[in-house]
Amino acid sequence: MKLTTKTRYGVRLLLDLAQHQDNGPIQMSKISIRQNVSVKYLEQLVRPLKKAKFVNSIRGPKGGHMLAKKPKEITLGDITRLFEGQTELVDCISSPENCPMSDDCLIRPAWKRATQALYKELDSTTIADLLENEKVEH
Amino acid sequence: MKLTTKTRYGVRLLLDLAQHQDNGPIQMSKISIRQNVSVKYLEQLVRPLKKAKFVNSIRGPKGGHMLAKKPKEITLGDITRLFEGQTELVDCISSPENCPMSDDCLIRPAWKRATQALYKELDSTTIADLLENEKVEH
DNA sequence: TTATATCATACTTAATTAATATAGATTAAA
DNA sequence: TTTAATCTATATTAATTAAGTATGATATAA
Repeated sequence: MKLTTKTRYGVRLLLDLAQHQDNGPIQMSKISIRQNVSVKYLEQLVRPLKKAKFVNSIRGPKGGHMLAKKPKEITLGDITRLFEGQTELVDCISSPENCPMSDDCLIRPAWKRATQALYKELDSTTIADLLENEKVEH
Repeated sequence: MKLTTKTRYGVRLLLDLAQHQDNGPIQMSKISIRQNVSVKYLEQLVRPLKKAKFVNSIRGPKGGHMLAKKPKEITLGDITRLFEGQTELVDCISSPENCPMSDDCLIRPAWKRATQALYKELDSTTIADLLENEKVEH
């Protein structure tokens, strides 16, 4: 019942890019220091983010990463679905064939409603929403 | 992001007891067959359920288990909190000291709201609600 | 051409989960 | 008194997943 670090760090990565989006391409080494996550692990996270078109990258010296979408167009639901292997609370919601009882299971619909309640909240929160609470520094 | 089998089977166990509560004490062996879970595993589950006063047991021959509360007084939230080690989506909600950044973390409040949305739904669903959709048999 | 940075797999380690096994002690109906 | 059943507690195993590391290839600005 807890999120993987991939999801948590993935959000941090995108939020970091959003916070520095006016500074040109952001290097992994910078994000690594600010977010306290190894460059190698960040590289693993950015790949799916690129594939899903949340991030663009530029190679070579002075290269780095940038948001490919506006912060308000990226939700926590998007990121969670991208990184969590199974997004439902129980397997039988998306794969009823895995449970012989699922057809007349009295519990399954309840787990489904709970999953939906969770994602309704996650889908309604964007990176832009998170940024709004940022303290203005210096 | 998925529930442990303990939570899932724990709900099944309670639901089974609710379905057969007019038949006197229910033996683990019966539940084991109906729910397709080993007796030994059910024994592991019933211990915390007894401790939390959801279940009463009677020893000896013709002994077994019964609900200690009414089905409408047991929620999925109760059972989930009992069996899931960590009930929050991220550790830092209940243990902010585990993350040096939690004080001014922009993301933490969002994970907290999502967790609350999930449990609001789980807390509003009782064993009695699940029973309502039961098909009348024979 | 050199240094910087991303890109792509593979591998390793650690932790957790799920379940079974073991070895009894206790209780109470028949 | 026998037997059915729960109760207690720990240990073990097997499988899976999560988390992170390692290695090296590729691209490009200077």
